[in-house]
Amino acid sequence: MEERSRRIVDTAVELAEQGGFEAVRLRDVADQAGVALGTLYRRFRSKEDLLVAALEQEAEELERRVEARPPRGNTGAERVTSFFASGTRGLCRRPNLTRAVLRAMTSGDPEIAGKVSRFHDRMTNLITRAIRGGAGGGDGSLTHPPDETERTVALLLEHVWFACLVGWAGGLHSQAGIVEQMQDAAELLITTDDD
Amino acid sequence: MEERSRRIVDTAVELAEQGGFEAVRLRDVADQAGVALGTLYRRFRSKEDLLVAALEQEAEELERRVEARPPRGNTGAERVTSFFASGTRGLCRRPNLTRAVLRAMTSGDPEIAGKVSRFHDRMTNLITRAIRGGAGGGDGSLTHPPDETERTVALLLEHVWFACLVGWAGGLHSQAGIVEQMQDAAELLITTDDD
DNA sequence: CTCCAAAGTAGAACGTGTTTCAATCCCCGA
DNA sequence: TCGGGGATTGAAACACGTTCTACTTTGGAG
Repeated sequence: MEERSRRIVDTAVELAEQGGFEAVRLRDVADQAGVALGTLYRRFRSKEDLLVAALEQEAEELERRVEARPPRGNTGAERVTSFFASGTRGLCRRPNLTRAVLRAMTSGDPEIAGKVSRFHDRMTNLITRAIRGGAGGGDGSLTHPPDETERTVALLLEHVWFACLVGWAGGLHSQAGIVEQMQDAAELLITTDDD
Repeated sequence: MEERSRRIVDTAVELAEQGGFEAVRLRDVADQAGVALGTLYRRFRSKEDLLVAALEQEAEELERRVEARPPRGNTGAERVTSFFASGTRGLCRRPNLTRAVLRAMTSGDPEIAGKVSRFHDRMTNLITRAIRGGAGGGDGSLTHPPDETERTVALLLEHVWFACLVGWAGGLHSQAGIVEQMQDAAELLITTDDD
């Protein structure tokens, strides 16, 4: 990403960390990033678009972390649980930012959804790797593409995680609650390979 | 709900059906409902609050439908799949309304989330009834409260459904895609009772 | 019936996302 | 070096959610 765009996104992240979605006032973002409002709009179609760009940065960060310390555990379910636990921990560390990004993700705009979809693909890969237990490529790629069942399970886990996070964003449950639910889901969805 | 409030909600639903979230302009809602803007705001805290009130109406409708024609099938998984299939069909019949309500549900406002939470409880009951296969009370109540496992499974199914719907709202997948994913989830999560 | 508090009304006002526009700047090819 | 075209800027304008205000209506207690 170009220098100017990055500065804009970074500023947005900073403001979102402090006060969530509403605190990201685009006039302020532009000011603090040292650009005109029009420039911001030349590079990002909307507030949601801007925050989804932040999501992309976060995804890269998550991939790096997973790469550095792959989830541990003796079974697929254990590794997946561990993966979601650390992912959840990462998100809950900056609750306002996470809430802001979640809200942007759920705007329902197809333009946005397309970018969210690419995020989902990355997550699917990470989850699949956690289930398999291998290392995979540094960019989140897999040694071989997921088969039908793997895709299904990974997608379901992702969905559960997403829904949990949305509930958490509204104050419906705690970080620990999310982790528990992901553990339940992992245990129910991932059959240790002996059938 | 009082007559005036109902008229406001009905107007909002009408506008949402036509043009989704953005088409629900509160000035228009007030006009078409024949009340002043201030009155609308006396009864609903925000646009999201108004749309969540619509959600409540929809939930009641869904409960009535389920009561009239309980989901059929020989196993819990089949009945749950059928339940979600008809629920999904109902929602996809008015895509703009559904999108609008989904967006309201994901606003992240705790005030809103509380009301959404009550919706979730109702859904959990309906799902549990579908798994069990019995009739239950006409109001969606159960003959006996769900045990731990039932709650977990119902919650997970709900989460998957919700996430699917959000994806659908953004154009990421089709109605059929949702139904398939719910079937996958049901088959993986609900063990026919022989363990 | 009278009176009052609560509810309703019309309309202005404010904040913020988004668009538009004229003027200016900057870089790159000729 | 010069010229041109796209990017940037600053500022205004617009739309819509939300709030506020001053005034009117209404319905029930005394």
